[in-house]
Amino acid sequence: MPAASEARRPSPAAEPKGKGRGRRGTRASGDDRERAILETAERLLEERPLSEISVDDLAKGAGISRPTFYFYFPSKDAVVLTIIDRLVAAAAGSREEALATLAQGDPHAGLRRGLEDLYGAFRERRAVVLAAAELRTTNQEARDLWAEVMEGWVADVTAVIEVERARGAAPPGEPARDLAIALVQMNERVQYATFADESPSLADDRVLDVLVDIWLRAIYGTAEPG
Amino acid sequence: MPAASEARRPSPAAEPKGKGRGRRGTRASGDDRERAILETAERLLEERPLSEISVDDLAKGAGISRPTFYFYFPSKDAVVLTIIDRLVAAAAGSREEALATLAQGDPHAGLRRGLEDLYGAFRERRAVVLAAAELRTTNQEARDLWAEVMEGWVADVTAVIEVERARGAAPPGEPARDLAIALVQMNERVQYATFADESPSLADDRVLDVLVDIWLRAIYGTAEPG
DNA sequence: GAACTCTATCAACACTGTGTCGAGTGTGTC
DNA sequence: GACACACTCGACACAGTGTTGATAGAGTTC
Repeated sequence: MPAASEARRPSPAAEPKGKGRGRRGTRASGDDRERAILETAERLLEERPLSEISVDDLAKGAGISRPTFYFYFPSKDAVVLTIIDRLVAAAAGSREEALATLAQGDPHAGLRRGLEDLYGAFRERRAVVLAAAELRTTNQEARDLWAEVMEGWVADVTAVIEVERARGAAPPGEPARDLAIALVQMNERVQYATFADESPSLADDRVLDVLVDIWLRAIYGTAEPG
Repeated sequence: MPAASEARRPSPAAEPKGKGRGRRGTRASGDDRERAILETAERLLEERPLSEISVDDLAKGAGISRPTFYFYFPSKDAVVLTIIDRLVAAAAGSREEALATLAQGDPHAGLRRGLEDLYGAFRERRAVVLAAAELRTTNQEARDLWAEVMEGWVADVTAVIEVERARGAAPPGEPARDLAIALVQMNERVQYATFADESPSLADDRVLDVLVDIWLRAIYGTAEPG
């Protein structure tokens, strides 16, 4: 059985050459293939679940043989982790923005804007979100990456709740972090169900209304915070 | 690739013999092996994830060869589905009881009792819950089974919310079913995270307090319903 | 322009796991 | 004692993963 941690950076030389980690010089053909593999993976994930995509599919899609695939990535999982990294980076952008909106003024509007941005960012990459969930069940690195992301959101939400309580806008109640964990996990699950079109799931255009309603009631004790 | 639907009933004769579906007569040795396979699966699932358990492991554990395993079950997934069936049946018991408690009297206490029973039933079989989640990502039958379970809970909770609104105990708000979906999915996710000991997750003894608090606020608009 | 290096490529291999086939072996029954 | 039937497993075919080793070509370097 392979060791727990696999490198997902496709850099051919195992350790960073020299000290910097800049891109390779003029040499380009390798980068092209790398990109072709990533694009093939994203395309195939729109069509079918990760478990039904083989290394051979990725190689064929990128116009190379299976062994050549292993020159660029150590495994199929590494490809998907690279794709998830990008999603996470994009989502981090939305988060910054959302926090800023929330900080000044009306919590209802701010919260809705925040959840909206995040939902939008994920919906745009539905296939990647579903693949991430699938990978998490078998891959420790995927679990760690997702845990890090969740921790970030929980920390943000915890801070928001504490600020609102301190300024008297929100009543005291369960520990802010506990509340934040449950709310963030609810969002994850509800959004996933909608993306996967599960059997009980919210319609796409109902997700935000319902989530915002529950967040406001959980934090402020009412849907119309003062 | 195998067809979508696999039988999980281990009965050797493909179709139910005669018309009833009673157990086989005096013949016993087969049933023993079947039970041994199921017990081995449950035991191994306490030790490691489903993806790291092979058909050979199950066969060895039950003291038979791999081909013989296939005499009893069509696949590893079928074994796990049988185990999940049992969990679901046990959980259905808790649900009946919980609804009864809820029907007469204090919603706070009733709701807490209900969520408590369910949480307890699942925590007792943590390993099976985790295996079910893993299986759901690759197995359509597992998805269908789980969807059915979720639909049942959502229907119950929807009914409770509607009754509470009709009798004026709960204020109007988002459609009852939408609210129910989000709350039930929140519970699933929060409980899973705690069972899996994920990085942001609620401590075992915090789960119920936090979930009940959010449910009450979401349904009644306050944590102290009248 | 011969030797040397470094990226890139793939046929062939070794291995793990799944599921099937067909040839058994024992036990009970008519 | 022969027929059926439940049960068992060695041997096979197949799909997928990851590795090895040989090689091709492009770009220095002297």
